[in-house]
Amino acid sequence: MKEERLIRDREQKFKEWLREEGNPYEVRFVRSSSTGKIREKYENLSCGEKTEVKVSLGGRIINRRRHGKVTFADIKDGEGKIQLYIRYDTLGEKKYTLFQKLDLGDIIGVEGKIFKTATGELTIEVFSFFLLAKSFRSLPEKWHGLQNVELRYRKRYLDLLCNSKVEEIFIQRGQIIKSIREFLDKRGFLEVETPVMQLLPGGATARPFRTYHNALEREFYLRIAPELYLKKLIVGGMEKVYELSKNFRNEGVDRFHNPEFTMLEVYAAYSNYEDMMKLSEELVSSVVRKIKGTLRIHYQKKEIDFSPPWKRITFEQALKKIGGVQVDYKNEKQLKEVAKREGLNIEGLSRAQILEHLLERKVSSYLVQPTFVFDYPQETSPLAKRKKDDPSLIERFEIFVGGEEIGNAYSELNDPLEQRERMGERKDEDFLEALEYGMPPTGGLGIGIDRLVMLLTDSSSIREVILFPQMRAKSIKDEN
RNA sequence: GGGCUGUUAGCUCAAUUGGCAGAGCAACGGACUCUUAAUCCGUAGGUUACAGGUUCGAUUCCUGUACAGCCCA
Repeated sequence: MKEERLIRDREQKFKEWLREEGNPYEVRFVRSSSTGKIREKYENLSCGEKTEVKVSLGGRIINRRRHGKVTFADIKDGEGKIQLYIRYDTLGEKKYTLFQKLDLGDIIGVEGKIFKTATGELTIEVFSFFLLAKSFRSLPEKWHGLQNVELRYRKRYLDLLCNSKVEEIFIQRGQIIKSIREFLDKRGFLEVETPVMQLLPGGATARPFRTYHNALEREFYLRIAPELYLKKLIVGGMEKVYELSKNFRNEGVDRFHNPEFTMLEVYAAYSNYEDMMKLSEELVSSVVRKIKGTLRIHYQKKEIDFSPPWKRITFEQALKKIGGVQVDYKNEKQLKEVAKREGLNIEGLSRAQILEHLLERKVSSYLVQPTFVFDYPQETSPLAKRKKDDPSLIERFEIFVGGEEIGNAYSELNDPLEQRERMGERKDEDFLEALEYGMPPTGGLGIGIDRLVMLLTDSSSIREVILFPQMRAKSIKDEN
């Protein structure tokens, strides 16, 4: 049936309801219970057992079975669903007929007595009910639900209503973030908030989003990372800080990338990247244990064991032993030849970018178990401290799990002179000035929260773990 | 950015080789006082994503566009 007609039918019913029962949106309805509480307390009634316990609860009608002068309906609230039993005998003709005018999807409040049917279903025998919100559109099909992936993302509320696994993912996401905070708070880290709107986008290499501040009459960037601000806090004497928030990168969208994504960054003064490895192991394994109850999980049919200590391998060894790439990466000419041979499009890429591409392409998919790849070539980050015994390398590591990178860390470069030089054209004077006041040796760590949630919820796409993933706008014509 | 696949009723899906576009759920009307994917009888609902092309005839073949999914870069 034409959608407009379905809506018009319901609008018609709503008008009748207004006339007979008044405006549902003005009804104040107080719940005395919920489906979860009722189940918890009364699930073990025996079949056919009736109680005199009166409850009021609210929910959305999701299913209905009409049998002439008796109707069963299921309502769903935030905790689950429960069956309603509506009798002509109990309600009388007027109210019983009124109940029949309700539609699937309507949100109602009911009052009734708890009992268990002969077939063993915990049920509320309704003696009064109120419409609280009309549903003018019909819900997706009750059995198959909403399958269309595009619609699931665009109309996540429908996805949540019909696909129970979806809510589970976001419950877990919330728990993961909460347990990260608990872990860091317990260790004396302070959660802080730094600017999302920045004059210079720093702390990573990525194209930023631009925006404009009218009163200040100037352009700003949405941050690609909070790093430089957090290090200013270290300069200011806040020795252990973290920020858990959105970053924005104006780049491609795929299974692992959403333009806005959630990142954890942690900084600890008087520590270095080895301390950060230990912290990463402890943080992630503690979160995994808390959420999954075990350190061995399954991700995309692979078993992953988060038990520390995790594997460690240098960048060079990883390329050589795992990726089978024999290259002296200080030799740019040779590097480019190898990269081309491996089928990489290296046009316009710096040596550092080629190296990182090689790692991603040839190595990462083999790193299923949690692994630290460490001691990166110096060019791969201007913000990391050089290794004392080999200045061509930096004290940096990345964390790989399930074949994907989920974290990045280093000993922060705190020599302002070297930092000025290494930043090159992308100098941030404000940040350099801060460093010039002196920053203690510091370890910094970033963990991609969305990727971590993917691992722990066995999701193959980042869009499954972001409530409203970014989608291309549909054309105006289609909207109407 | 490239390749492949998809888009049919509000939702979930069909449609031999190019030959009248169909079902289930939801909706509407009717029967039914312990059902639970209720059942039974009946009714209505379509610009087959959009724009072109080939053809007597296109959901089907071709081209382009939009959106999506997967793979690659």
